Parts: sequence; structure tokens; C-alpha cells
Amino acid sequence: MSVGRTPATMTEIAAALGVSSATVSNALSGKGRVSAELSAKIRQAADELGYVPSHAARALRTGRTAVIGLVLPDISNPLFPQIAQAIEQAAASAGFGVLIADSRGEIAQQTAAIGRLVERGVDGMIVVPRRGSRIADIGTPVAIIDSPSTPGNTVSSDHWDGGVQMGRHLASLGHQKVLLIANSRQSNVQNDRVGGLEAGLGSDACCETLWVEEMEVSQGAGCALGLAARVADGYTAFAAVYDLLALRALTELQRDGIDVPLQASVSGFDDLVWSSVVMPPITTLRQDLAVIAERAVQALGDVIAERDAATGEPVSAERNGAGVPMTLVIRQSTGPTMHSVVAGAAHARRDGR
Amino acid sequence: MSVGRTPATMTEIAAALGVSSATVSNALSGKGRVSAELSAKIRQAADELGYVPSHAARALRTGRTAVIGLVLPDISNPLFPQIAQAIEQAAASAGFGVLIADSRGEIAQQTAAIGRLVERGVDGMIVVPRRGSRIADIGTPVAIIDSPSTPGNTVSSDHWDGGVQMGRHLASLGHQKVLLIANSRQSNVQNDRVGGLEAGLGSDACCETLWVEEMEVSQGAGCALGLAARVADGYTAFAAVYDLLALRALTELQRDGIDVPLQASVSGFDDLVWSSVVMPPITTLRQDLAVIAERAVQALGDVIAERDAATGEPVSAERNGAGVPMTLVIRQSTGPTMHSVVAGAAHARRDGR
DNA sequence: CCAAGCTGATTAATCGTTTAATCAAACATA
DNA sequence: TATGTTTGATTAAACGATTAATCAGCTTGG
Repeated sequence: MSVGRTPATMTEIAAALGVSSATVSNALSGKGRVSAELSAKIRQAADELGYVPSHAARALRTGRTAVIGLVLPDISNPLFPQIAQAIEQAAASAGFGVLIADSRGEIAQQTAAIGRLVERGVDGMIVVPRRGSRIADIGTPVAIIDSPSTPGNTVSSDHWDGGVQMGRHLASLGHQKVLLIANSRQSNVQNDRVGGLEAGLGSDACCETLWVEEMEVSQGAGCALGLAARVADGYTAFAAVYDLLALRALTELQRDGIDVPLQASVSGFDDLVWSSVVMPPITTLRQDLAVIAERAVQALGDVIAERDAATGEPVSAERNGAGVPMTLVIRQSTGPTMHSVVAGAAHARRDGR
Repeated sequence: MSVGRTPATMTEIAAALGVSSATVSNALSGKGRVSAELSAKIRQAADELGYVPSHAARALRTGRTAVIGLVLPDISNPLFPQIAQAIEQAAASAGFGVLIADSRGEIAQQTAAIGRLVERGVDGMIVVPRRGSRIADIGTPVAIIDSPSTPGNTVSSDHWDGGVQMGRHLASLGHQKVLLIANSRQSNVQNDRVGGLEAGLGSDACCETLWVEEMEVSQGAGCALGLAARVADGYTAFAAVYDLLALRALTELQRDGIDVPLQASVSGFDDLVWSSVVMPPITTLRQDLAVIAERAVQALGDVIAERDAATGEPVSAERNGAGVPMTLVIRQSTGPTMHSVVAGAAHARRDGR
């Protein structure tokens, strides 16, 4: 019955109290000069009448929509749900709505999607760039979530330090010969993580990096990584640069009869949904996306505010904060190297030592 | 330089051509009566001046924002990226923007999120309901993506038929004793899939359903499913009701030294990212989310259109189309039962036969 | 030749909010 | 008392598009 009721407007409140609509506006926004009593009366009337401000009218008048765009150039990224959730949360509590734009990875579609956002009048946008891609300067405030080594108004996890943490964890378990598994050399994030891992493992460790993307050029997508051979070769740990690769490594090892973690440890990054439910659950690093989202929204809000304070055009301030720390989540996929274990499934002990 | 330029308005176009703004509006929308020549001239001027309609002004005048809300009560759902992508695509080509709303699974948050969407004046919303939850009737058009057995303005895959397809596939490989793995009895989708599986396997098959949620109540979250014992018991196939469960099954079996698919087959639903990269890749059913999204947006558009045609309040028409077919993706995690295989890793052959 | 009808355009109101400009009254200062 | 200043409110003009109502010309029909 009462569902379809048109919400009250400021004019109606004004009429009901016999004041002008400007006074109502001032009272509700706390901006002009309104006596305390009248202000209270107006607020109460607004409540009683079920006043809901018209975003459209406000947007028309002020030129600000209180909506930000979320641009996900690579939406198939399984981290997306978490990012979207965190951003939506942070944006909502900052009074912003979130309009999504996707581009199926294609640059043309991305441009089109961004264009639609701009036409819709978003106040700014948060971009999670496709690896290595640079965002063209549109006339709209932008905040970027990527690696700290990306220039611009960027927020991100401290991927390098994450790598260091994982490296130390593996080193402390006694791993000396570690295979790093990454996908693309183009990715700032992946490079940071690889660098951190090497640093964390220390200079004593012998480690090599397997770039899956390059391997797949010759062997075809979804090819086996040949990890069993690596185990035979003396590798005792496989540190992937994100959980999907870790999962790929884990299942390949298990399929080939290698016990994880007894014969080989496996680790990942990002703590995606499956990492905790597979057997064994995967040791990984969790990003604090709530904090990242909060900072990104905050940074964006700042730029927006300062832009319409000064009508000048310094649209994207270069403020680049410290990376947000990642937290190590230790599960059962990593453990001591086999020779430091008392007993174990010995049927595949073929390492050199 | 030219980035921050304020886009031209209708009034400016009108001034430039010496006509009235109403004529410009009519020409661009094709609604009023404007001569062909003038119309062409206006359109050209609009192009040259870089006219961009003001969504805010239009929304204020017409009461329609050309934005729909996407409500994901359970955003951690790994299917979300695909859904969001498909919806965004379909919405964009229907001229809608997509505002996201998430609720971290909590009902209070969901209500709040929906409220924010309504206040923002979305023209309608697409809801992917939390299992079993019913959507309260807000005064806004709604389309639902769930199981066909959900009442209301619903679009969905034909989960039952998907189950049938998978059941037949497994039966054709010779599996007679199959364990179905599901999570919650509350979920319409899961129930449909289970029912379909049973039907597809045929009445000769012996199958039981493992409800993981119930198991975890007593054994704790992330507990082992005890599948190795099932294999010993004669089960040759494990049909999970979604890929995350399939992955859990696969890794548990592999960890316990059981070869997939030689000793046991594993299958899932939804074709999530990891399904194709694990070893062995998982046989699964893919939803045609593009079609689903298209239909949902279409249905929503219809309701929106008919609502502001008739000012009456029949907000949610009960139109419930046929389910969208799912397609079977056969990979290496399913295969013939072992005793019909010539050779195999025999070290774990403990089944009864 | 006049009423009626059609065409192609204009006028002006409207959506709901914000905000600069104005104003009346009260109050303080000289 | 005349002059400023502060306070608390009002007026009215935007913002940019849509649209009902109106109007000036022209064409037609009887």
C-alpha cells in the first residue's frame, strides 16, 4: 500500500511548516544561518514526512553525483569479489555509490566503459589496472589500486614485503632450493612479489623463477609445469605468486604422487576462497582489502574535494602512500623439508642429498 | 588541455543554431515534430560541439535514472565476477548503468544496501538471492536470478537439466555408485542440481547425497569429507554440486593417494576459473550467463517500461521463463570406472568387486 | 471566402535542490 | 539619534532536460 508513495520534498516540508524551502535546505545541510529551534523543528518534520533527498536534483544543481566508478579491466580476476565488496563498503560509508565498469580485458572496451562512466557523471573512479597498462588522463579524478611501484595516485598492498614474509617463512622451515612460480613479467605486482620472495629467502637460497606465460607459449595453455621433475631435482618448495598458480602446482604435484607438504611445500598469495578448503589448505598471504579500499576511496574523495575547491585542473595529485601490510596465513601446505622430518611417506625419496 | 572542458548543453546548441532548446530536444530524441533538414543540422551541431546529455537533468525531469542495482547478498560467491561481467554488459547495451550493492551475507546489511539503491533512485534491481531468502516487496521493479523453482520474476539456468546431463555422462562412463556432494538443503539451486543428477544417473544407480554443511556442524568447518573411505566402499564417482566442492573432493582424494580419474571420477558445476587449470582439469557444467543476464535485464526493462506506462502499481509481473540450458564441459577428471580400464595404478585397489 | 486541419517551430512551466543576494529586525557603537 | 553590525530568515535564479500548450503559416474542403 504505502510502498509506492512519492517521498516528500523540501518544498513540502517548507510548506508544512510555513517557512521557505531555502531555510529547509540550510537546516538539513547545516550550512546557512538557521536558529536552533527552527532547525530542530525542520529536522523532525523531515523525519515524520519521510523526506528522502533527490539525488538527481542535487546532482543537477551541484554537479556532483556522489557516485564513483569501479573499473575492473580484468574482471576474471578471482580477487574481484573481495575487492568489489571492500570498495562498495568503503564507498558507502563515505556516501558514494559504486558504478561498475568492465572491459573483458580488451582495451577498446575499457575505453568505452570508462567513457560511459564519465558520461554518467561519476565524481571519480577507482581503477584496478590490467597488468602493465597505463591509465590515460581523462578529466576525472582517479585512484589506482596496483603495486606501489606504479606511479600516480596509487594505493596497494606491500607486495614486496609480503614476498619477504613468505620467503622467511620458507627459509625458516629449512627450504634452500625453491622454485618461484609467476605468470607474467609485465605485472608490477608479480615482480614485487618475486623480488620480495628472493630477498626473504636470503642469498644462501637457490631459487629460480618459472614464468608460466612464457612456458605456455611453447607448450600450450594449461600445460603441465613439470614440477615432479623439479622435486627429483632437489626442489623442496614451490612459491607461487598468486593462489591460482599455487593451486595448479598443488594439484599437479598431488596427481604425480608427491605428498604436500611432506615432500614439497606449496605457497600462494591472496587467500582466495579455495585456499582454505583444498587438501591440504594452502599457506598464503592475505591482503587487507578493507584498508586498501578505505584508503583508495579516501584518496579519491580528497582529490574530488580539492578539485572543486580550486577550479583549476590539477586533477590527479601524485600522492603515493606506503604499502598496506599483508598478513601471512600459515596452513598445511608448507612444512619442514623432508630430511628434517622423522618419518614420512618414503616411497618417493629421490632428492639428491 | 581540452580534458576538463565542460560538455556542451542543449541550450548552447540551440543558441548556436538560433533555434529553441525544445527543438533541439525533439530533434535528438526524435519525439516532437521537427523537419528533416533542421533535425540533421542539429544532430551535426551536437556532434561538433561534443554534446553529452546530462543524466542528472534528465533524471530530475523524467524521474528515471537509467541505472539498475545489482544486489549480491553473498558476494564471496566465486561466480560473482562472471555474473557481474555479464550483467554489466547486458545493462550497458540496454542503456543502463549498474550500481552494486553488497551485504556480506547479513540480512540487515542487505536491507540497508537495497535502501541505498532505492534512495539513489535506481529504476530497478537485479537480485541474486542468498539461498532460500525471499525478497521483500520494495516499491521498485525487481528481477531475480536463482533457480527456476523460485517464484516471481525469475531468470535462471536449468539447473535440473544440468544435473541430468552430468548424471547421464557419469552413467555412460559406467558409474553405478555415485556420491553426490552438496552443501545446503536450503538452496533451491542445489536441490535442483541434486534432483537432476539422480534422474540422470537413472534408477539403477545407487547414489547418496553428502550435505557438507551438516557434516561441518559436528566435524568443524573445512573438515575432511572422508572420501577415501567411500572409494573403499565402492564409490567410483563424486558429483559435486558446485566447483568449490569438486575441488575440495579432488584435492582430498589426491592427497589420500587416489588417482583421479582412474580410481574415482570428480565433477562439478559452474566452470569457475580454477576448474580448467588444476590437475586433472575438472569436468563441469557451464552456465550461459550472457544469456541469463540479457534476459534478466530485458525482463527488468519490461517491468520498468510498463510501470511508468500505467501509473498503477503492478510492480513485479510474475513472468517465469524456461531455464537457460547449461552446457557440459568434459575434461579429465571424469573417466570410465577402473575395472573397465586395462591398466591402472593398482596400489590402492581396495574396492569390493 | 472562411472554418478546420496539419506542420514546424516556440514558450514557458516543471523536476527538487542549492546558493548568492537581499531584507527586516534587533542590537551594539559612537 | 543616526549608523553599523549581526542574526535569522526570504527571494529568486540557477542547474539542463522534457513536454504540454500555444502559435504562426499553409493547405484544404465545402
